[in-house]
Amino acid sequence: MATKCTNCPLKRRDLFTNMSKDDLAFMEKFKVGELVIDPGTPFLMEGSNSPQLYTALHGMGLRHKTLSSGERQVLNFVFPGDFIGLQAGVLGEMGHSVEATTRMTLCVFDRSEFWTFFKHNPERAFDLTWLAAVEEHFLGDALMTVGQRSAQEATAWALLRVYQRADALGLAQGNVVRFPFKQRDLADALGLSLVHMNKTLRRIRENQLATWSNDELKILDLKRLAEFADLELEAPKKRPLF
Amino acid sequence: MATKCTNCPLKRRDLFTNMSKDDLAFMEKFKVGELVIDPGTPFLMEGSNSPQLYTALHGMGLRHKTLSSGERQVLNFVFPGDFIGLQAGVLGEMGHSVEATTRMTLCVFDRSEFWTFFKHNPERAFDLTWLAAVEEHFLGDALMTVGQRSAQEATAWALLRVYQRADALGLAQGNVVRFPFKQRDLADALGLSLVHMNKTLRRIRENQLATWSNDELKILDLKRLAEFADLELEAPKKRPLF
DNA sequence: CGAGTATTTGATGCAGTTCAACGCTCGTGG
DNA sequence: CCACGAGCGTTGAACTGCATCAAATACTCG
Repeated sequence: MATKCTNCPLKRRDLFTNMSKDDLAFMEKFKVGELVIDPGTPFLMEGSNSPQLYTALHGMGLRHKTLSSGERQVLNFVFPGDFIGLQAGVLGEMGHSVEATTRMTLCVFDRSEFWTFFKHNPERAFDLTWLAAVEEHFLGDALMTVGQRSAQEATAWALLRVYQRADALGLAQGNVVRFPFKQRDLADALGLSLVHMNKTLRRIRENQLATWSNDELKILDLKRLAEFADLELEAPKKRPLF
Repeated sequence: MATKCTNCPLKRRDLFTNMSKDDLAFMEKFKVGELVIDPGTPFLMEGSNSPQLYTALHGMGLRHKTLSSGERQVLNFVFPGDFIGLQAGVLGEMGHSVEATTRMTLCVFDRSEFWTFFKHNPERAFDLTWLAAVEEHFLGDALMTVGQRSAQEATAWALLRVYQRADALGLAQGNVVRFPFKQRDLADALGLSLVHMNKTLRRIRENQLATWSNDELKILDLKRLAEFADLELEAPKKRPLF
């Protein structure tokens, strides 16, 4: 049997806002099960109208969309605690695909119950909108990065964001976080060719800013990396969990 | 005195879903006035915590953010009916700035009342989330464009999107729509230099795909333009008005 | 008419792409 | 236990789409 929300492993993470007992009970009714998927498996498809929505409990994944010519754009990386499928829930159609890159376990909700949130639990409805707004905020940043920053700046920005997100989740061990992706994934996220991604990572390594190999990202000089990326270091804000 | 929602000029546009009498009355209490601003005036600033939220009634504008180095990324163009300030309303801080490019009139709401939506009017709360999801969807598209499409494809994509949006609003006169922006604006939206934007527009003109001058965008060959942009032509979906 | 802003065009340079090849690590099967 | 191939990372060389530089031509408005 799936874990109850009361015992949700994410609930203990400092990053997330606390949920009232009532809300927890409410969420439990909403949860229909847990899903474990293997690396490389897509579980939401662009254009699909999925009956299920998810919250990532363990593991990592990525959101992407593909041009008919085959070019892939990675929109974002999926971390534990991320809510997946908002577009399907609200618009009835996903604008991008989502797939697991590590083994993942997902908390599964039923889309048909979506509306009851808004009807019966305004706090939770607000939280959903909050999450949508955060995603919009992030995509704006990403767009600015791909549009205006150089390959090195963009890469520095991306590595830093990854570190910050993982750190906020309590997943960092000192200056090291797990980042189980391929150079191809990051290249597709930043609109760079694989070859140039590789060369850019080398320069960042040579500049003693950060290293990334064997799925491990190590930040060597946070401050210089941040300056370089033109990114301000700020304390992570608490976010609601779904 | 400002127009009542009952007489809102946008309400008559086919694009928007109909609002019940009750909802209209509800919105009227929420509305605190109308604001008319001159071209070139910014009215929401990145990082600010605006006490006001807006819906564009007339005119056009753009959302953008700026790197400390001065590079500007245009995130989106603002059309009549667009809701502006969701991030301020939900997150308490805007992730981008918004400014008028033509004279605009805005319907003004009070942010402090925001929460009452979720509490007392779940339909309207859902609509808000719907809008947030649509924005997320669009930004994903834009990111893919800037990241993966060539300058010509990206430009074709952008011109087509602009035409589609204006057409859906009933603002098109045949194959012509008003598009009161500078080449610099579109360049900053697509991550291109001004010079290259100009040269790209020339090629699109020479290929008899579209022309854009004097704030007027004319689509010459919709089908070929769409193929070229790798964009599917689809009927616009009705959207809620705020 | 003159000053400021926007568009246009040509020339030159470079950041990033594309092509090609090699090495490393692992899992698989003989 | 080794041979083999597939996937990923790495590196060099050649090429090009787009940026940058520079300057001329319209357009707008006091």
